[in-house]
Amino acid sequence: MTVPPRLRRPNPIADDGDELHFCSTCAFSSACLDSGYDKAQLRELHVLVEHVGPYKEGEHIFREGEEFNAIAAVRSGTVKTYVTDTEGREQVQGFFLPGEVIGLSAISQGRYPCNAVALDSVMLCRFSFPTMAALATRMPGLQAQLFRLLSQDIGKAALLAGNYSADERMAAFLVSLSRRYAARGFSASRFRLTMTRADIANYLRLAAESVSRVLRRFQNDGLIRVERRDIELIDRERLTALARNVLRE
Amino acid sequence: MTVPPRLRRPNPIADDGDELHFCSTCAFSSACLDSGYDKAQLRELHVLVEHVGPYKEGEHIFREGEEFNAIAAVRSGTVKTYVTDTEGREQVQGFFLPGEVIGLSAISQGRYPCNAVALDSVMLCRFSFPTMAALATRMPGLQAQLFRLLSQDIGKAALLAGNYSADERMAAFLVSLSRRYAARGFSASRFRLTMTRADIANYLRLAAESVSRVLRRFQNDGLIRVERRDIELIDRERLTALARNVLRE
DNA sequence: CGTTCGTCTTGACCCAGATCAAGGCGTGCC
DNA sequence: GGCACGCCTTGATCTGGGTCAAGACGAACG
Repeated sequence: MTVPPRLRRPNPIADDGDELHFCSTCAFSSACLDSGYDKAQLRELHVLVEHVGPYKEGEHIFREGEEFNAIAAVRSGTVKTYVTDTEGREQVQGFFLPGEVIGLSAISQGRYPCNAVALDSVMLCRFSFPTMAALATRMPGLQAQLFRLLSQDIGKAALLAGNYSADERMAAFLVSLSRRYAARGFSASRFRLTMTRADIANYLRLAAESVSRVLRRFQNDGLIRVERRDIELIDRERLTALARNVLRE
Repeated sequence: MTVPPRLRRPNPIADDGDELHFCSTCAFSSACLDSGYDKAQLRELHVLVEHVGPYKEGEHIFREGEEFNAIAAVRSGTVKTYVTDTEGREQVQGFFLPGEVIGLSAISQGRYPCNAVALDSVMLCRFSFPTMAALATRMPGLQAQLFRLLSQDIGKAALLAGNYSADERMAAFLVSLSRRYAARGFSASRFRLTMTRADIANYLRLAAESVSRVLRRFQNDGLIRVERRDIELIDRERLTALARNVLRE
């Protein structure tokens, strides 16, 4: 994992005698706070976190084949992961929003199996994985959380694998973004698409032109309002209905 | 996880004074043996394994929504996992051969997120997950192996998600089966397709007719020889070349 | 302020693979 | 044996979304 030299600092601990605080992203993604650790343990947990960034648009966080040393939670911004095939064509694997964790698929190989790039200005909470695994042997709550995170991603990866129409994929994509933003306290109905149409298309296994056409049609049908990268979900009801097969509900 | 009452027994321990043995499937999938445990630890590891089966063709091992209690390694036979959408259409998620582990995606939810059914006569090594997680806190090697297994599956799930042609998908499917059989000591070039054409098609997001046609064409081109469910890979070279984008190599 | 470049849209056409239809072929059961 | 039912194959046709081509629109920059 590449770290911009301009900002690399340990997670600042607010140690005011009685309490230690994690930033909300660390807390959210590692769920450390839920498990009732004592102060010594909290201090240990703190040292494995490092706040890094900002990565600016287009800057890589890690590249395929690099040695795996850390997973990271997104604090702000959007990260795209992708691979390139033998003909140099890009395949987008996922978009990671604030609170979401990148790098998990690297554990099994010891190397990152894909590239991760910032789509806008990105701040990360970086967790040294060897340290984390070592701590996990003494903190069952942390181990359980790691198992959960890993297992979750297996399920997520299976979603877009299905045999769905362009409309279903697009609806699922929008509903998913909406929910994920909402989970972190952002608006569920208005947000910015931080990725290009080409990225969306590639992720959904469509052509960029199809993305454009589907969005246009969704707007004509009163499902959404879209202007360049700003989008508003108007009829969440019907969008969710369209997405239900993809999202499995 | 449903266990056929006719056969449910603890992993028989060959405790001949000095050594404990795992069945090769347990050893292979849990990698317990690699980690230099002492005898007391090995005994603990043994009790979390249970050999169950046979499940006969069509019999379910677990169903979507059931409470998660165990992961399992396939000892013999083939397991298919699938989900059903709102219109009752099946979506095949994967096929699991001897040595492979089912149930990992259930960890995050505490419930199985899909159905698992035996495609032929299936024997399993069943690992109680709560017990395993508890042991893992004391056995770093076991924890690491669990992390590896989980992380591996994230990568696997991403494979068939890509934007590939029917030929590429089919070639990748055959090469993947071949390698997975070879890894467990079976022939890499001749094996039996234990699933129907419809299952293969569904898994590869094709129509059954397309599977039939592609296999036929592969045979005419001298890549394979296929007769009903028996298949022989003739030109592994060219098949692998066809599959290289899907398999990422 | 105009130029440029990347991004996005829109239309026309095309094709891989789906769907529909019609058997063939093994296997198990009466 | 012969009947029936899955499973598989093969051919004919159709279509969702890809591809190609041609701009439109904005943001960044001189």
